[in-house]
Amino acid sequence: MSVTLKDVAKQAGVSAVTVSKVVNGNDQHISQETRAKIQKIVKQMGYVPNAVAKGLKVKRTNMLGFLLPDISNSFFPDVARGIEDTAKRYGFGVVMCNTDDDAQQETEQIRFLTSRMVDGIVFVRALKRSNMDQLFDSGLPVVIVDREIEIKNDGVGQIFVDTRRGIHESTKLLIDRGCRKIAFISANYSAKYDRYQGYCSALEEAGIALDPLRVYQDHYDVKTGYEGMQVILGRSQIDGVVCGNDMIAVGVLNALKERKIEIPQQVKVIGFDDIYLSRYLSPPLTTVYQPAYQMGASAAKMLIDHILYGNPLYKKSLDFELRIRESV
Amino acid sequence: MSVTLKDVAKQAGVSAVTVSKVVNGNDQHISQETRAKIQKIVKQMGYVPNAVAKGLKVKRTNMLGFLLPDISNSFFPDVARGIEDTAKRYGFGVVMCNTDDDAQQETEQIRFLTSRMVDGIVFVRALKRSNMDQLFDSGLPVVIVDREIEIKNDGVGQIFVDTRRGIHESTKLLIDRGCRKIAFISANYSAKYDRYQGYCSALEEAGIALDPLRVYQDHYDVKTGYEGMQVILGRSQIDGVVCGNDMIAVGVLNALKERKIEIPQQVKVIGFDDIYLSRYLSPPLTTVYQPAYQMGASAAKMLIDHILYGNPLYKKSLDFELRIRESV
DNA sequence: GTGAAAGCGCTAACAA
DNA sequence: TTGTTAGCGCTTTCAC
Repeated sequence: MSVTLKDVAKQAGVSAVTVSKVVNGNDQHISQETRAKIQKIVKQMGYVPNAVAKGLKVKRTNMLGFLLPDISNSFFPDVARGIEDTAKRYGFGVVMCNTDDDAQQETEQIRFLTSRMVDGIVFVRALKRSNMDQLFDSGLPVVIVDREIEIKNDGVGQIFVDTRRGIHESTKLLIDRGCRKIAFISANYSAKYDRYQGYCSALEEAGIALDPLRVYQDHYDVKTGYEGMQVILGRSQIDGVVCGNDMIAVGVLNALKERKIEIPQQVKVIGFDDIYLSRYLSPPLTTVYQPAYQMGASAAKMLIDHILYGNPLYKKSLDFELRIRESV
Repeated sequence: MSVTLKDVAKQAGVSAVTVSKVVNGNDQHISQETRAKIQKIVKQMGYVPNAVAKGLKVKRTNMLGFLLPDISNSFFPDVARGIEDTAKRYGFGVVMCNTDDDAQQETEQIRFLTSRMVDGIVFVRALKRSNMDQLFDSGLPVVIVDREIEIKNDGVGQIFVDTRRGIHESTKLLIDRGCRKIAFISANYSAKYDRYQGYCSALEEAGIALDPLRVYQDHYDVKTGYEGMQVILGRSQIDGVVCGNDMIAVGVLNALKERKIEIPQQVKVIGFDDIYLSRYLSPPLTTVYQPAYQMGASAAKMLIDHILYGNPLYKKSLDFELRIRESV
């Protein structure tokens, strides 16, 4: 078994409390002599404080939960790094919980994290509406990332990108480049200010009529892009495609290439996220960058500032950025 | 504050011990009546056992550490999912720790995980040799994944793919397709049975002389592929490229396209890993599939079987698989 | 069948 | 400046 506070105390001929104080830097009232002796013995014995015991005692485990749909979706690993890097700077750890966009798994994972006494949760909600009030009302600090939600409970933080505006911009770019018959392929995720709204508003602004035959919504994956493109090409003419994320754009690119449709000459394509590989596709994908790492980092920072110093949680919008490459 | 065992006990008019027994299913000697009453109250009060307290008491936290270089590297998210899915099936959680291939961070993270009393660690070692004996000798169960290591300590499990043989096969494929001037681009990672060995042995087997001018080793990333290809093209003629992973292959593809070299007509390219996007590159990348998810799942399973039932740790090799697409 | 006692490793509050 | 007491929420042993 590993070395405990008591072991150190005994070895040093002092009480456990004194050792605790020294180890935690509440040194002010400890004699230089005692402190030095304890520090020496701590090092000698290789004492590492037991964070579990400490957590139980002080009711703070220095652990964050990261609740997300699926870490293998290319957007989230960067978010995860943002969270972990920030957390570790404050001595916090991160336990990762995938939900597969499933409400029930979400509930179970929340229960799991609660039983683990995590001090807060960074939360990317599942696509389908789930029972989040249970979480929000529990008093456990939560910061929502990425997928915007309207929340009554304002004891919940939020870090997001204005995707509606982002898609408005991406649609507008296609329009500016001469597209008039613009398709929209995205996930089927209904929120008030969703990507779809941005697409509509940009068309409207340009006086282009919305054609439902050019709209396809399913999931944020390659399959949706590929199949959506097939479907739309089968029933409508197009000269541009606005994609809800880059995975969808990959599917679109492939469907177009399969039909020998030239990009961007015949059809222009724009994605969303700017995942790492987007710049290496052919043609390199024009897209809207979302600061994934930064989102994770900001969320973790907000959460920890709240946990440690009681700073209030808040809502913050991060900037997106048009990344123009050769697909438009 | 949340509901505790005591609260339930008081409400039920029994002792905490009895509640504990019921909650944990050590029911055998509890009357049907008491059991039913307790179960009802548990539900009623929404009691969730405190896993931290339990962990401290029984010295098992039901937590695994996942120590890896960088979750944003496209190979690892799948491994992570494999670990998490398996872990959760056994009621275990996963705390993710990135090391950035840095020995010092590795050491710190191990310390962190130890202080958290994780029951075991799934470990992808840093590229540079680090001080792992500290970890292996600590008695904490460890299963190494992906990057093979020669270990004296045999209290350490290992799940790996025979990358040497994998690269031998991939090199051989190029040879079979008529390549004779084959470049090799990979990370600069020296282990006895490394990818480089596989490249050499395949050449040798075919009676092709090894030309150091066609070898470039740096990192497992796009940049290495891109720059490596430039360098090699600047000093040698080639008709094929064997890549250490798919990220490198992406860089290679781009460097070749930039020079208007046709793939696969003039130069054939083969990758390693089969990351999700490889099939969507142009041309779709031929590569060697590594069962990332399976590796994570097997590692977690081995670890948990060891923790829970004392099953010994072992070494296991998983099969790779040639995935032939259009880049050869 | 059930519960009392003890203690996991730690720290807050208070006492000396 | 240091130590004693008590207890975080739980389970193990053993007595009843």
